[in-house]
Amino acid sequence: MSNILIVDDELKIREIIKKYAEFEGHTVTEASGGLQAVNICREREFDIIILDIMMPDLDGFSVCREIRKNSSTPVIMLSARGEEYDRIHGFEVGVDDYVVKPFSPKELMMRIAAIIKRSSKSDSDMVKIGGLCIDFTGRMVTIDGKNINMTPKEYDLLFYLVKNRGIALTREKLISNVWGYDFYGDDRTLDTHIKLLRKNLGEYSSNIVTLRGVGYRFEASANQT
Amino acid sequence: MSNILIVDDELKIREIIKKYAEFEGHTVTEASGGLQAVNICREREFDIIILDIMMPDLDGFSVCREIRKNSSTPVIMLSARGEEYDRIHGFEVGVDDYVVKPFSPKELMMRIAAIIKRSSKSDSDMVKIGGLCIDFTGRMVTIDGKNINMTPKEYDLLFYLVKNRGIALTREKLISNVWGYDFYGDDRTLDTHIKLLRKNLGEYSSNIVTLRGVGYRFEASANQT
DNA sequence: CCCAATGTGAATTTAGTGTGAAAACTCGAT
DNA sequence: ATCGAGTTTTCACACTAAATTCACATTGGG
Repeated sequence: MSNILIVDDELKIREIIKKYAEFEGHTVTEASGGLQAVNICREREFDIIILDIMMPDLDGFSVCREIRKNSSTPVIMLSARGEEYDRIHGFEVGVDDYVVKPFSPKELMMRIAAIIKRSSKSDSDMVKIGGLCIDFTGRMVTIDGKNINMTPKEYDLLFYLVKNRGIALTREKLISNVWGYDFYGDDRTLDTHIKLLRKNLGEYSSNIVTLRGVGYRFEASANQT
Repeated sequence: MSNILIVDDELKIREIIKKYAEFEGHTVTEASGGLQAVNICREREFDIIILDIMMPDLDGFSVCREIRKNSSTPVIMLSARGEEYDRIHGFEVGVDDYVVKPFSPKELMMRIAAIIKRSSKSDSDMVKIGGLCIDFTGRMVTIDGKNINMTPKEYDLLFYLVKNRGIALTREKLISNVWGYDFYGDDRTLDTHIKLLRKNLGEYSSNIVTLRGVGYRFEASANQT
């Protein structure tokens, strides 16, 4: 269902959360410390991050602040009882929710479900792949909330690729659907636009997979380079 | 953005809400008890009131009932876990929403935003984007309170753009909706009116985004130049 | 290693939009 | 009727972003 990152120095806590989360159908990645968490987040996107406050190397707030620099992934903080005051620090780093330890795993799962539900907007026609978001009604593309400037052809090409994500598309099919069946032009035109599109997609450029001798396929899932 | 009254006997809860709310741009007033809240409400109006149920002097329901005697300000109740029964009670006194403690600050903020949006929508037919305000009933446009003189066509065009803000509008769609389906005129007519409209919108001119090869889109959010 | 397929940068061409000025139209006041 | 201020439309042209081409580099499979 969702990709969850659990960050806690206590193995037992991680195991409990992992067990429950996997039971709910989520995919879990673990980090035993703050620094490790920051490094993992630089490499890949998660749908939700569960973050302990008290950790020996780097505390939860610092981790959250670091993550927020290039991602808006929801964060749930785990605080030990009595650390009430810490809640106040959360606002400036953009914490989404708190759960006080010792917590009920079921409650945590419910909060995860609530956050996932609210972050997946269903009011307009759009596709999200990690931090990449294609809004069809607005003809708009954003990466981690930042607007990406797309030329008409780039957008049309991306649109067709994404609409048929996970499916192998021949060059002929792409050309006739994006340019029109009557397009007669250079062979390199498609490559060039794929190139431009990849450049624009930045970290998501590798989601456009080249199928040698065939064409291209848009990878449906977020990439974990 | 809005004036919020927070009523809770716990200082920490008030502090958390205040921090988050001020971060969102709201102005916050605090009351540490029910009686104080009632007194403050007699003196001034708020856009929204966040009200704890359990308070030593006067409980949330009584406060709400008292406030409702001469105001229809939206109220969000904070209830402790397990106080399910109170929900039913709440509807009788005119509560707008509930948040169960311990709550997610972000969720509370979203509910505040939802209520503000809802109440501002119903009482007057207007759209605000930053300092730009389009009053449909009055057919009036203001920027930072200053009246903007609009020619009929300019207004009609802006009206259609704003009504469909966030949506990519083709030139054809714009033409047929603003001029009429049977308009047969120069290609440059639309551009010219977009030009005039942009000139009139001043700092908000960039909210009309050109979608090359397609048309235009009105950006829903305020721009930060 | 070879070769066909794909990637790339730069140059060129094309197409779409912005703009100013002038013409044409509207409509109320004289 | 006529005027005239304000408004709308047209048009020629400027501008520039975008599409395409092409020569050459790179890659990956047999």
